[in-house]
Amino acid sequence: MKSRATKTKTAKRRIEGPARRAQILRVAGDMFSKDGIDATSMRRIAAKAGVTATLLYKHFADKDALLSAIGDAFFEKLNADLEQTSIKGLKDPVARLRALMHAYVRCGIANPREYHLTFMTALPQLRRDAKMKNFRERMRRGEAIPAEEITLGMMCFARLEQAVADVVDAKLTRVKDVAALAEAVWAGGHGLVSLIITHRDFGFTNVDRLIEISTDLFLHGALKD
Amino acid sequence: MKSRATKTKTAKRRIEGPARRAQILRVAGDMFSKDGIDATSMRRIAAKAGVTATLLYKHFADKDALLSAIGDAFFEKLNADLEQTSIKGLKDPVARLRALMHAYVRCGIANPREYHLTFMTALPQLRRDAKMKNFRERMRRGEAIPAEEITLGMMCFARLEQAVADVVDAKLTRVKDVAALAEAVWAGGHGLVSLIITHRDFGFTNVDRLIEISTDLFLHGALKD
DNA sequence: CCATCGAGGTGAACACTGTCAACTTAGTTG
DNA sequence: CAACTAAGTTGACAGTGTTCACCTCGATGG
Repeated sequence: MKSRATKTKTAKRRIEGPARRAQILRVAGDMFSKDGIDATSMRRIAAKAGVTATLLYKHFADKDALLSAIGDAFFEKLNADLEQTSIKGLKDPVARLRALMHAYVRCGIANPREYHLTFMTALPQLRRDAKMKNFRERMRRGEAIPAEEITLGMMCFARLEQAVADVVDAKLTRVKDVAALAEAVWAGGHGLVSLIITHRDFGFTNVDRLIEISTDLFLHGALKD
Repeated sequence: MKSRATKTKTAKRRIEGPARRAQILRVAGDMFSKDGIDATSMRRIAAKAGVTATLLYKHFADKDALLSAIGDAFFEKLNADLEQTSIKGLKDPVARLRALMHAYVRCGIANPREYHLTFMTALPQLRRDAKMKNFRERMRRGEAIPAEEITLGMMCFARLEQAVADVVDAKLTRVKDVAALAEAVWAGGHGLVSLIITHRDFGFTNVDRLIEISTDLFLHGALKD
C-alpha cells in the first residue's frame, strides 16, 4: 500500500515529469518543423512551453538530445508506415519490396524536417549508426538480440532487409548479397527523398513520376532478365 | 597610360581586394572542412586570416554568402572531374554514363563537407535551384542561353543529361524521358554519396562494392532486356 | 508534527555567436 | 594640397547554448 500511495500521490505534483517532457517535445517538434532547426532556440521553445530555458536542461542533456528525441518520434512514424505495408499482405515479394520503398519515400517527403534531422544530419554522440553496425554484425552471426536493445531504426532497416531477402530467396535477383542489396535499395530511396526535400525549387519534371521511374529502375535493375 | 598606372599602383595597397577575398576563402574553406560548418565562426575565420571579423562583411554579405562561395569552388572541382571523364572519350554511351556516375560519387565522397554544403543544405536565398529550373525550362524550349548566365551547376547537370541522352538516342533504354531519367540517375548517385558521408559508422558491408552494385542496378534497370 | 529530501522550477550570469554603424588609416588622383 | 575611396578597426547590440546557485513545495521518514 505504501508504494502505491507514493506513486499516486507523487502524480499530483504540479506537472509530472513525463508530461512536461512530452509537452516540451510537442512544442519543440512543432516549432522545429515550422521554423527549422537553427531558428528555433532553446529559449523560444521554453517560452512557448510557458517555462524557463533552464528547465529544458533538466529533461534533455542539450539541444542535440532534444532534437534527437524528436528524431525518435519520426522513427516511430516511419516504422509504423513500413509496418502498414507489411500488413497489407502482398504475396509477390517484388510488389512487397516496391510497396516498402514507396512507403519510405512518401514518409520522408511528408516529414521533410524530421527526415533531414534523422537521416541527413550527423549526430555522432548519439551513436545511432554505431549501434546499427553492432546490431547488423550480431544479426549476421545469428546472435539473438535482447528486445530492449532493438531500436526503431533497427526495426525499420530489418523490415527492408527482410523484404529484400524474400526477393532474393525467391531466386528472382541477379545479385544475391542481401545486405549489400538492402543498402543499395536504401540508398536509392534515400537519394529520392533527400533530393526532393532539399531541392524543392529545382523543378523536377514530375515528382510522382520520378519516384515511379526511380523505384522501377531499381527493381528492374535488381531482377533477372 | 593613366588607367594602366592606376591599376599597377592600386596593386601596391596593403593587400588588394581580390587577394584578400581569395585568402579568406582559402582559410574559411580549410577551417570549415576540418571543423565543420557550425564550429567555424566568422570571428575565428577572421582571426586565422589575421584580420577583424568585420572585414569579412566587406567581402561577403553574410556567413551564408561566404559558405556559398566555398560551395562554388566545389562545383568547380566537380565540373572538372566530370569533364575529365568526358575527355576519356569512351565510345559506348553506357560506359560513359557509368563513368560519369562514378566520377560524381567519388568526388562527393572525397569532399564530404563541401558536398553536404552544396547538395544537402538548403540555402534558398542563393536561388541556385530556381535558376536551375529556369535554365532547364529554357533548354527544353530550345532557347539559346547566354554564356554568362550558365553556372557550373548547370554545366554539371547538362553533362549528366547529355550522357543520358546519348544512351536514350542509342535506343538502349526502356524509359525515353531524358529529363526524368537524368533526375533519377542523379537521385541514385546522390543517395549513395549522402548516405555514405553522413552515416560513416553505419557499417556498410563494403563501400566500393556498394557503389558498384548500386550503379549497376541503376544502369541495368534503365536498359532494355 | 517536524525536519529533511528531492523534483520542479527560476534568475542571473558566462562565453560565445552573426552582424552593423561609426570610425580611422593609407594610398590615389584631380 | 584637398578630396576621395578602398581597406581595415572599435565597440556595440541582440541573441545563442549552457550552467550554477538558488528557491519552492509536496511527500516522506522519524
